[in-house]
Amino acid sequence: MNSQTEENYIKALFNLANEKGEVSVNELSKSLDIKMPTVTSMMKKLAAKKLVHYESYKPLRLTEKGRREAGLIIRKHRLTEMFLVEKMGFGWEAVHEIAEQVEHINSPLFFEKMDELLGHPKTDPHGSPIPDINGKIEWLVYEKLSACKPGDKVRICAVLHSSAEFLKFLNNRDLRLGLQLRIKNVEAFDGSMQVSYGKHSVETLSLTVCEQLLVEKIS
Amino acid sequence: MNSQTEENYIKALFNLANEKGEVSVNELSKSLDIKMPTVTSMMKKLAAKKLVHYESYKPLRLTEKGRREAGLIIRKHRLTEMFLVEKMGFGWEAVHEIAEQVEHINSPLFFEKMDELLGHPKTDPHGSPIPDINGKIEWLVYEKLSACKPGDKVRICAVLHSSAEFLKFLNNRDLRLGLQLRIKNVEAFDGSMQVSYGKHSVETLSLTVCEQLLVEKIS
DNA sequence: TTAATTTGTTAGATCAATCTAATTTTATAC
DNA sequence: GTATAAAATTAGATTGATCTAACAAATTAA
Ligand SMILES: [Mn+2]
Ligand SMILES: [Mn+2]
Ligand SMILES: [Mn+2]
Ligand SMILES: [Mn+2]
Repeated sequence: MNSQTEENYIKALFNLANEKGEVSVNELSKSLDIKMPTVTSMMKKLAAKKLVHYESYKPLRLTEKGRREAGLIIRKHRLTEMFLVEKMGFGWEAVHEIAEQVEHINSPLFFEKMDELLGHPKTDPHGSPIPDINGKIEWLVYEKLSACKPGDKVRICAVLHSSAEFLKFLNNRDLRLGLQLRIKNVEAFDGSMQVSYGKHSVETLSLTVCEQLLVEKIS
Repeated sequence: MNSQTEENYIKALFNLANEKGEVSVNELSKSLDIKMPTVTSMMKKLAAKKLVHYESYKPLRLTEKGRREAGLIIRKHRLTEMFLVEKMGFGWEAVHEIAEQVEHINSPLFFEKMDELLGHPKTDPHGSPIPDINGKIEWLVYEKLSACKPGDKVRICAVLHSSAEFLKFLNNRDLRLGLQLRIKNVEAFDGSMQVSYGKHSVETLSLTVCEQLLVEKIS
């Protein structure tokens, strides 16, 4: 069994690898807010457990086993978030912190029951894919709203990062997953967009916001 | 904040104090399966945090603050067990192990949501009282089935200890909380009882079993 | 009431997870 | 291509939670 601490390292490494390719000790250190020497020594320990490939001064890589373990933790995290939203009535902005703790619970039955009660969901409340029982993730390819053009009609499918502040910002504007947007205009100057949706006939979204919203075009 | 380890000591101390009055280092040590010197040093730490009264060679006692903390952990434990049974479909024999982990989650909202969804239950699936939001327990006074006499009609209200084996034994005989029993006979020789209930016209229960079942008489 | 047993404490070691300070290696800038 | 800066490692200390061995106090038995 891996400790809660080890699990958090593995998960952070997995997430960084997926968004940036190679992962340096420095990046992992910043991401976990743990000093570099501590990270180095943990990497050696995880290497001894065959969860990471570690060589001095080389980028960090998870082994196949490491990726599987990471996937299983992320599965527990995302099932929990979905359960909290769908079965317990939490808002999508409130679930990450709780899931960060619940993901470490050791009880396959507990999470399989969640999965079953939820009807085997494919994504979490933020649109991120839920890994399967073997820790495998089926990556969904969406584009950023910021990459779309005036006249496009799109559906919001996921948020790139899910900080409570950002999600509350979206709540305040009735922006949520599944919503259809029409892009009316893109400001060349700062990349901000005018969009319309639901009862909102014109709403301006900054480039920062548009880069965090993942969408798919609809015919 | 108290660590998970500290929480487990406080809870064990609380439970032992309630069933045996005074608690010795030796008993706490056995109950937690942790060696006595470790327990002694943890007691000193908890004393520094004003959670236990500690004096060398004297029995261990929780402070008022310690009892409150213990009550709050037990509240989380029992709400979790109730939630697992009522909202997730687990059997009463399967929930203790999971609750043992979930009780350490730090999220008042999470547990208040459980409480609300459950309609503010007064007891857990084993009939034990759920402490209130201040950690206070309202003790219910039941008698042991073993203290009843032939002719008595009683209702099963709680089980004294809830090991999975004992609960599965009860499952196998359709014995569950709320069930009404009629005592047909008590064997003077070994204290075993013949009882009838539901579709079971005669079932024999050993003294050991009768001492674990808490009942109330019905008119 | 002394001796034996049980209970509890002290001392000192180990392991996990963290840190700071010093050093080394790699990358970047001039 | 050296000098400077950034990144990574090594060394050594700290804290929490545990252990064993040795010793001391309290209880029980003879
Ligand atoms: Mn999350
Ligand atoms: Mn976590
Ligand atoms: Mn329990
Ligand atoms: Mn516990």
